[in-house]
Amino acid sequence: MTANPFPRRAEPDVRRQGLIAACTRVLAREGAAGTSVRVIAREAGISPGLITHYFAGIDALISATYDHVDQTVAAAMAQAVDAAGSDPRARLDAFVTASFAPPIADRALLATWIAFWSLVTARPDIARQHDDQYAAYRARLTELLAACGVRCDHLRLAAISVTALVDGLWLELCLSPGCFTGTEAGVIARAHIDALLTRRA
Amino acid sequence: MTANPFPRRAEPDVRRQGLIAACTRVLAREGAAGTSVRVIAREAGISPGLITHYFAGIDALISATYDHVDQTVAAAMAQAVDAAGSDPRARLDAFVTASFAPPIADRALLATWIAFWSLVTARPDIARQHDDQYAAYRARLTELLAACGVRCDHLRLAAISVTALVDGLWLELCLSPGCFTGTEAGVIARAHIDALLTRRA
DNA sequence: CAGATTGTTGTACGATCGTTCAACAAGCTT
DNA sequence: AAGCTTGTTGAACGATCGTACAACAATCTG
Repeated sequence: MTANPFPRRAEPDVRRQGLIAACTRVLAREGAAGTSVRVIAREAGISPGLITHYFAGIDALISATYDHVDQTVAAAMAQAVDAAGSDPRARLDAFVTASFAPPIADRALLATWIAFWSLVTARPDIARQHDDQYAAYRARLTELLAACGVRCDHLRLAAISVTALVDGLWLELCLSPGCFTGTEAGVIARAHIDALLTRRA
Repeated sequence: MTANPFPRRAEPDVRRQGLIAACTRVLAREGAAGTSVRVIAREAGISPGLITHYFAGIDALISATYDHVDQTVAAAMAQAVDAAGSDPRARLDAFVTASFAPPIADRALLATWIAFWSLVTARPDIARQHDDQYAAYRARLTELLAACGVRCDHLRLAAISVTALVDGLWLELCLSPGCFTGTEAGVIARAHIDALLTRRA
């Protein structure tokens, strides 16, 4: 009855997703330095050789993991924005507030990001992947800001500004969780947006 | 004439500084992943075994490098602040503006920071070092903000806010230099401080 | 029930990792 | 000048890295 012609031991996509999930867990638990083929394979409950079979190499797996995490984040943000209704300001607030709560504010996510940043310096292709993903992030934020009535000629710097503030807060929140709370981060970000919007009016 | 009783091949402090400088250069050029004992030793023009002689291990060298870079940054910032004169607002502006110009906004610095962040997850002692250095950074910023008249009960969140914004801008400026300029980052940061100060008055 | 096909295993390989240590060399003391 | 102290070397070690590949097992075809 199944349409798949080769449903052997495990569906290829299921394996790939399983490997990505295992890679994410290892990245979170061991950090970028402790993430190796053997550790990931043990975490996924498979043989080390199978990783090379499904991915071109360990770098390709980490790249795919980054891509998957990025998509997960984007989806969670989009859902938070949609759940906020139709009021532009409420949607913008939901976007930044979601950044400081699970599953976004999470050490596992930070570990994945750091593992990637550490590759940006040496590998141009990964630098490009970072540029693309960040541009997409800013584009989504730009839409939300435009809907709130930010003037066109202020839009670019406004998006850069909010992105930087949210990122800085998110980074510190993950690195030093005891310093301030996610709620306080939300208060700071919304106050910054208040100032942005009133300056325009 | 020299007071040092054992000025053999090279002064111990000179060697240590040389190793730290070599480690900084390798970190910037190769990234955290490509930084090894042998590469650092070749960069410093010495034998691999000497590193273990001067530092407890490669981790201790990286830790010392982080510490040195942090002190260099703090010194550069302090100099920029002092050069701004005695006006509190001018001193605060100088602090944030210096963050987006050489030698602060530099890929080498970013690589060092990332190398350290990647160790925070797995090693509690390095997590503590990060917490301490960030607390010191916020303390210096808190002083500057207090001198500008920020109310006591707003001081903590104000410092966290400015720190996060400056860090976020600095991070993106180093990771994707083509996205916006250091001058634009300065404009954004000073506008944010404007909003902070006028809200208080 | 063969035979073909393919997911999966586990070992083996070469490279590189951080660290150790016996031997050497350079400077100080006597 | 001889002897001692100590910075420095470079080879060697065991561990671990990413990858390749022959053998095995499980499924599908006919």
